[in-house]
Amino acid sequence: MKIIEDTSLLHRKLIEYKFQQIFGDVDARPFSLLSYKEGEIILHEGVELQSLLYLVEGKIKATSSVETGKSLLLRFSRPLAIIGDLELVRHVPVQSQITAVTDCFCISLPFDYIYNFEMNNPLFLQDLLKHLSYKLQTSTTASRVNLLASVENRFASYLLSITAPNNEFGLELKTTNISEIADLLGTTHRHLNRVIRDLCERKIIKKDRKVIRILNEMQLKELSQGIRYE
Amino acid sequence: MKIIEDTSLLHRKLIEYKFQQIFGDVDARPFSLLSYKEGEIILHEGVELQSLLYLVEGKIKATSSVETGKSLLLRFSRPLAIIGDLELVRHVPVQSQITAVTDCFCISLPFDYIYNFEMNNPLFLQDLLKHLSYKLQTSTTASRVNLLASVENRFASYLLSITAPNNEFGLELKTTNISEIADLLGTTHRHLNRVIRDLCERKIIKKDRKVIRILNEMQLKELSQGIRYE
DNA sequence: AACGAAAAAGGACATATGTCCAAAAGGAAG
DNA sequence: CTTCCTTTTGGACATATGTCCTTTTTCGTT
Repeated sequence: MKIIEDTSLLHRKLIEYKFQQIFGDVDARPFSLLSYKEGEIILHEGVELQSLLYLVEGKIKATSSVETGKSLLLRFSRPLAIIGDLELVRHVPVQSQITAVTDCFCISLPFDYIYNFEMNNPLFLQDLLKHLSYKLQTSTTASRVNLLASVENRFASYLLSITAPNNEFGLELKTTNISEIADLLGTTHRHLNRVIRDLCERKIIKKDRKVIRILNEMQLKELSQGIRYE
Repeated sequence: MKIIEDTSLLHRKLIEYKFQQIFGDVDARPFSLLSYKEGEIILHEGVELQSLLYLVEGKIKATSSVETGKSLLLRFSRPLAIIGDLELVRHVPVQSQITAVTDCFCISLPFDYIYNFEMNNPLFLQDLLKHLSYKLQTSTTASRVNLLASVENRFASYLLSITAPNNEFGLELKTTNISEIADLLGTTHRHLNRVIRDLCERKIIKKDRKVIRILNEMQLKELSQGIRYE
């Protein structure tokens, strides 16, 4: 994480996402601009959060881990997303790990400031409500579908969520690590391998070395059954 | 559903749950008191909701159904719970079916009134935030655990959630219908039967006719692995 | 009590997924 | 090029769960 002192960039982002509609005079508020590198962990589970974060550029993923060390994918998010809303309201430690999937910028606003000056601001509270209820809605859908969806279904969704939609070679991604993806999907690397081989045989994806390429996006979408991790 | 004209009961409930702390002069607000019979469906999925409901007595369950007709258990709730918060904020149809598990009383407050007079009331908004974030937190936990928990684990949790904690014969319940429970847990009646037989053989529960009795609550709790549907 | 429909239980087999481990493939260092 | 270590892949088998269908039980009605 790096604190960016570039006031003009901060300003542009505040304007782009219409912060003044919620906060009024944005110059009088203690906003900071933070940058995170691809792959960097933005929030570790269990720590006490001090600031609310607004994702204003890049893509993040939220995961939740279990005792066994496994972690499960909860969702991907893009701007404008709020990180730490639940923690702000419930006064609990960070509930899910947030990782930068691409390089990211976040605007932070200290909890202290919020507790003192924004908890009576209806526009701010309404905005939080919108984001929280959206998360609840998607989480409910995911929860329901996950119980019925196979690893193949979930992997298809994962692929569609993770791949850059603007890739000239067709959709492709560098697999970080099969085991890690398996964990995210709540399965084992052994089984994920089986699924991948099967999808390759069916010409839906192609795998060379560490690169997976999507050959048939149509079929992949069917497999994903409308499950969306974002 | 029956509208209860008993003003004094309504008043007692408003006081018991400290509505005046949020709404000020409760007499000036269009609250109504509604009663639902055990087993009655309080909200059907997909309908447009007109009022926010506060559960002030009884126990409800929230389920979410899929195309196939199956429905999955999301959670049980007791007073003071809010029904319709997500729908109020997101302006969407009812997202999950709400069923009265026991006889229930709800206090209703029309959306129209809320949109006109309460959306700038910070106390009201903060209260909504608390309930929504609580639901999000539990939903996230459930989502995570569900992916890792077996039907046996989930059934154990279900039993603990559904049984009256104050039963002198030890915990017991009349099974409504094995198939229905199976649906709620996202499995088949065939498999649930296997699980039940297995638990009986291990002397953890006992089944006569349509009554399941918990013999070893301790072991059942271990099996439930801290999953809670409430 | 006898009968028949509906609900519940369970047998047989199929599929999805997990566990354990060994073989194969890369890749860094000498 | 060889060696050694790590990562990836996959074989063999076990377990959880699903599907289909038959048998058994329950329960209302005659």
